[in-house]
Amino acid sequence: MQSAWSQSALRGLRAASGRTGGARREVVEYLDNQHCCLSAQEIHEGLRASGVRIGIASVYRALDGLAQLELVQRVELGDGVARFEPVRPGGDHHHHLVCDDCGKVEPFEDASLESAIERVAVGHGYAVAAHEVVLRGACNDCRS
Amino acid sequence: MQSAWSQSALRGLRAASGRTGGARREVVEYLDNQHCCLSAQEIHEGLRASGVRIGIASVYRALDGLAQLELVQRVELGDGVARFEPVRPGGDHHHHLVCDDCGKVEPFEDASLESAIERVAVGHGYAVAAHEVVLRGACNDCRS
DNA sequence: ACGTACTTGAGAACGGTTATCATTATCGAC
DNA sequence: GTCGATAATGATAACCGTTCTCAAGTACGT
Repeated sequence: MQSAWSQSALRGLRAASGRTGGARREVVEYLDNQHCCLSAQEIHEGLRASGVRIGIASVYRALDGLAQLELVQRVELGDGVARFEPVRPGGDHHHHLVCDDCGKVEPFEDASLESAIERVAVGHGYAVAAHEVVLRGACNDCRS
Repeated sequence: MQSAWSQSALRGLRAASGRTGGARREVVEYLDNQHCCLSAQEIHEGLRASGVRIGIASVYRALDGLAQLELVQRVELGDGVARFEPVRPGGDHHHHLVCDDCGKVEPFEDASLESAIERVAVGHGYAVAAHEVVLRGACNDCRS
């Protein structure tokens, strides 16, 4: 079974060069089974653990291509590593809560936050292509 | 003349160890004259250009200490380098618009965005210590 | 099946950040 | 003010995520 997202992802990557390789297919398939952000190295390790022989450079290349097609969102949570997550058309658009103590990452969505952002973008004459909101603090479990 | 911010910054750093060095004083003073975010290397170069002999490690150490005291905010704009800006009590609390084309960084503030964030934090049981909003796209000049 | 050109994977290179360590400077005690 | 303990400093090495390089492999049009 192949989701609509992975189909358009593979189609998009192919359109860019007219060719398809196994590495990109593996990355797309792996991302499709995730619901939140992953680092490039997590993807690499996850694939290797499943017996897929793939180089880290190919993971980055695939993520680069997908990011340019706006099929994945690049997310930076403040620890210096880039994370990536699929952008599904009409799917949940969310941001992240990060716990400084336990490192837990939790997605959230909020309509009024989105409209506030939209208003700011328009007010400043920006054509905003992407936006990111990160809240950092102590989660319900860690605040004592 | 010494601002309230730099006074509390120097006091906070001294309290942590009981001692004060020249390097930290230089970094605090330099930051105090800035209104938006700067990378560690920009601070380093700026100080060296003024004839201050300081090591890059000391810049990072000072910024680390100030960040722990929550006197500077660490900001990541998505290009893989950490930036820092002073947090002045009662001063303007702002976020950033980044132009993907020309690289310009522009601050903005929006009250309804802040209250939306506050609402999300409370709703998820988080004690949010810091938050960051980055809007990326084409600025008024670059969109053609 | 063949040739071309893109993709791939291993490892080198790169750049920002952090750790190490000998030296310097600060501050309290006297 | 001097002395001594100890923290701060600066140069440099180490680290780690990311990007680059290049030879080898592979997909696609013919």
